[in-house]
Amino acid sequence: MLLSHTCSAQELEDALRVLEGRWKTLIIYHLFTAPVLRFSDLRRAVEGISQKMLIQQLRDLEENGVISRKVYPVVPPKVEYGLTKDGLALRPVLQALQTWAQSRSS
Amino acid sequence: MLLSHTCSAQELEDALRVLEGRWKTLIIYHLFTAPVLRFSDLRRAVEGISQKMLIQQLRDLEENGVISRKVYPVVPPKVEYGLTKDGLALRPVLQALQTWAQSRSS
DNA sequence: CAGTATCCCTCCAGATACTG
DNA sequence: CAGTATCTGGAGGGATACTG
Repeated sequence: MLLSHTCSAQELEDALRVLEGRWKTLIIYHLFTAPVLRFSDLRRAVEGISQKMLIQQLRDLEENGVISRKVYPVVPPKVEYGLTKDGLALRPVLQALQTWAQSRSS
Repeated sequence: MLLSHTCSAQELEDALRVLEGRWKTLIIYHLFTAPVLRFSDLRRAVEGISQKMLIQQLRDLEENGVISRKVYPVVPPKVEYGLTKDGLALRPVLQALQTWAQSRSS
């Protein structure tokens, strides 16, 4: 028994669904390196993502309580995205992934 | 700066690609709870996966050096899957995910 | 038991154009 | 700037049948 079974496969599956897809974890990563990013900032940061995919993934993450969206009623429009408390709690996951990524690229 | 930048987004992206999809992380999870599993064991463990998807994901993971495949030349056939050293190195990732999954389900 | 081989189809990613 | 709307091809993935 290498992992505790206090967490069921079902719980893990639910958590994985929140992060599923090619983009979500990368978006979260960039929100860790800079705590607040505007839509256009994210487009530049997440290389290769289309406008449509970005807004779609952002909406998903927001719905799942991982990121927050703050709209400033100004012209031109200004919207800032940041991590929620739940999103910030993902830091150990991202750090573990980084460590793994480095260990296998060497 | 909340995460170290010794790891580029590119490295992270490569690592994420290895784990991408609905099934791979779950397969790895089950190989952590039981260090060695046969094909039919995995089919039972990973609920809802089809034979085709299972073999496809297993091949992907094997190609990326995360799992190993051992064939016993017996009748009926016997094939065992397990984690490689690289796969075992994913334990902190899985553990962090578990912790997160539990914290948000509560 | 542990796969292959097909057929089929949905749905999502990507490109493009447009808007408040 | 921060989106929405629409079209499209192709991958993802299910069902079924077959095999060493």
